[in-house]
Amino acid sequence: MNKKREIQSSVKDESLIEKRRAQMIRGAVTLFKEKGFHRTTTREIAKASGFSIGTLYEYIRTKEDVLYLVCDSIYDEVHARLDALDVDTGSLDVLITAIEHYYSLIDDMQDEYVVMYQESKSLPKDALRYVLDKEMEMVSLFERLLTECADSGEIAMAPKEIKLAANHLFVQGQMWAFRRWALRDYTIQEFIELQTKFLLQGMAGEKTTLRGG
Amino acid sequence: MNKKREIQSSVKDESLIEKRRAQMIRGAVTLFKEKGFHRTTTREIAKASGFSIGTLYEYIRTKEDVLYLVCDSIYDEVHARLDALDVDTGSLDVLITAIEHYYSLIDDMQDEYVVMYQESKSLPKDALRYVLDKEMEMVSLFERLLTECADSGEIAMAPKEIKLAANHLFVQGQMWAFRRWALRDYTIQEFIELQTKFLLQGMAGEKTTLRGG
Amino acid sequence: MNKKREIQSSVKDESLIEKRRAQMIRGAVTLFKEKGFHRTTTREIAKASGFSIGTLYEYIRTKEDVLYLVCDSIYDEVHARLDALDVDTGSLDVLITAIEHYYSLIDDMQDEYVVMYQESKSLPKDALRYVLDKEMEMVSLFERLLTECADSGEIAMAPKEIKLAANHLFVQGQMWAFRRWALRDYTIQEFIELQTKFLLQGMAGEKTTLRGG
Amino acid sequence: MNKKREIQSSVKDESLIEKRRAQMIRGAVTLFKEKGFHRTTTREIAKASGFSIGTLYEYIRTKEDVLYLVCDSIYDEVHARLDALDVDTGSLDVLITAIEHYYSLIDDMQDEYVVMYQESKSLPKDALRYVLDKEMEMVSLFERLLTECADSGEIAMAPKEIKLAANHLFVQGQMWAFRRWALRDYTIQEFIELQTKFLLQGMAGEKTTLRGG
DNA sequence: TATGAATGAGCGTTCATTCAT
DNA sequence: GATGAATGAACGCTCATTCAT
Repeated sequence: MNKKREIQSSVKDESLIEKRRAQMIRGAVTLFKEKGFHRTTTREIAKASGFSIGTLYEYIRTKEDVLYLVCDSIYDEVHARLDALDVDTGSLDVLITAIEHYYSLIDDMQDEYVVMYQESKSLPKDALRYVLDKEMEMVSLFERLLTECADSGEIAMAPKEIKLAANHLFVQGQMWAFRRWALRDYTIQEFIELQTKFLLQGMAGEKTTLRGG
Repeated sequence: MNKKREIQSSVKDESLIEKRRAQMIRGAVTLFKEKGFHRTTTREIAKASGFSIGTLYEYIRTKEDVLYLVCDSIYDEVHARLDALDVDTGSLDVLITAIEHYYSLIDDMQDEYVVMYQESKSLPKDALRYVLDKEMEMVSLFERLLTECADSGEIAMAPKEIKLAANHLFVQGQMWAFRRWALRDYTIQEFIELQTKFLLQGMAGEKTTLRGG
Repeated sequence: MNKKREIQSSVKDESLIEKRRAQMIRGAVTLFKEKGFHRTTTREIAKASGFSIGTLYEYIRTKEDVLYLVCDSIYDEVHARLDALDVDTGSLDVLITAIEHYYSLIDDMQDEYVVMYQESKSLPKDALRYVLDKEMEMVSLFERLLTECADSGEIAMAPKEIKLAANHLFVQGQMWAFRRWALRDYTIQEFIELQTKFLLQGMAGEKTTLRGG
Repeated sequence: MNKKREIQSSVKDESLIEKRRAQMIRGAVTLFKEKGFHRTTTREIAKASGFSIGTLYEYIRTKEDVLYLVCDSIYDEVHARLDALDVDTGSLDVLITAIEHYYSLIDDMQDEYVVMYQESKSLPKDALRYVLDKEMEMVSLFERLLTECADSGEIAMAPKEIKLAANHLFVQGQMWAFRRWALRDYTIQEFIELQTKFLLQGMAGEKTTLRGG
């Protein structure tokens, strides 16, 4: 797995770094959400963070570092909340719970989530790779749970269906964050229920062999 | 429905405008795909279009106009191809065909599609609304087809399920354009088949009243 | 010999480039002389050149390019004026004339000369090498003339003395430019005469073998 | 003579001031040599000196103070070594010894010497004057020795020749420090011998009256 | 109609200096 | 006395846009 990138800071006090970066992330997310990464200036980020432009640059080296920090902090949160789940042995129940937790999490962090996926393309190459890796981890988790359900006979899906379904689940999460305006009639609970229902019904059929198998 | 926005041009000859703008769109899509809207300069667009920066500004007023032109031309193409379908009376067959056409179309215009959804947030307010309207039209088409199937009893779905499913179909299209790297094992044919299968199976159950209603 | 470095310009009209760069050089020399390269801002250079900061950057890529242009133009001038001399066959007369021309030239271009040698250390690596090469050419010219005089018996100097004397002549030129304030009692004519006299008398002795030869 | 400038310090303990400034000078010379005054940051100076940026500013008021301290310490050293000479009554022997000592000293302190003459132009006005005064003292010393030799009949030089020769000797010292790369074939001993020889031969002729005297 | 030189507001970033601890 | 986090003026440079030719 890709290692977390160290963002250089000329400040030595680690706990201060953490505190200031938390301020930065909070400020930056709001701005990035509102006007995007490119239209947000470093001065605005500094101001929204509650300190001066000089201080901002004591904690990062480039503007892109801020974006990376935002993306990384989201994944830290995602992992923290998903690790709380006991996900070691996959079963239908576990899968359903995982979906529920995942979509709830996205609901809680909507802004951050949108920023991450809308702006991460502006990350420098290696930072982008790191973020993409994290995304793949997420998809893989769903894939693993589905596979284990299939292995235990709880669901009937071919491997290729599983992979697609895993991507499915992931992308529907993005949908909840990105297209809230189109889904404003739904509560997160309804959304979760319907997604789960679709998935389970979608899996109900016999395994498909593609091309009229 | 939102009216098409007029992009001002200081040139009179309509057919020339059309020709130059076509050049512009072709050049811009490549560049936007490669480096995004913000990292692409107007000079680069002019060069890729085969004329000078001065000429570029004879046919648009702002850089954002180029982006609007790109987005608009994509929708023109989408409509052209979807209108070829006889979609007046919805039925399961029509729905299935519509899905097929829609995903094939996205497959053909992958670059343009990605650009449109990745960069359209940079559009000025009213242009963005226009593009979003077009998107909603697309979703509405699926919604209408599904509703008509439900009305005729071909499928069993509650209105709220239909709406979500329509969004579903739309977003899965984006997935095919955006996440091709994660789906490189699938052909567009496989993708269409599996999506259709999931949808039909997902609809197989009885109508759900949310939250155990 | 090191090739002249091409300074990129986004302007195409060669004669315009030449004209604008001449303006730039004139403006920059004054400023560099007055406050040095580092204390001079690009905005000041633009203003002194008679155009805007944007225009400045149409004709160069970096601030260091300006310095290079200054240095290079000096050498062009030096060569133009020294090539006027018929210097093909060295003789005492030719040597004396060369010295005279060289010091006169420095006298005429005092400001430029000072700037070049005071600031050239701020040039990027390869540009610095180019300028240093030009300097060495100049020293080599003196070395050649002295050697030819020695070969023809007009002067009596060992090779090592010749080399040092060549550097001597070069450095005394710098002295005239740099230490004018200390030499304000002298006219350029006096300076030339005395330098020539010192040199000729200095060469009058027998060839020295170093260390009590 | 110009009085030594007091550099303010908020620290009281004089011996501590001396110690810290010695650290500063040592660190700064290395850095200035390597990258010049302007490209060296105060943070780097502090680090190279072995203390924090805050501490640096306890012993100076501005960055230029550091440069002044460097220049001043060099002259202290120069004077200390030249005062060891008994130079009260000038004679040819004393002159020759003075030259020898002076060039040897430059050879020993090459780095410092280069820094002083390359960067002193960045000194504030009054500090620059002080350093220039020190330089003039040096030239005057040679001038005095030459004059005394002329008075005693040991050499034949007109006053104007003497002044120029004094500058000559001074500038050749700079040459040894600045152009070592061009003189790498010579040892300091050879250099001293040749310079001395040139000078004495140059003085051998009859007194010149300028302009065809 | 087409060109491309000119413009300057505004960006990301640096760094000398201060001052609370 | 020593520290180093905080500050913000100022820098080099870019680029969307204009307009004379």
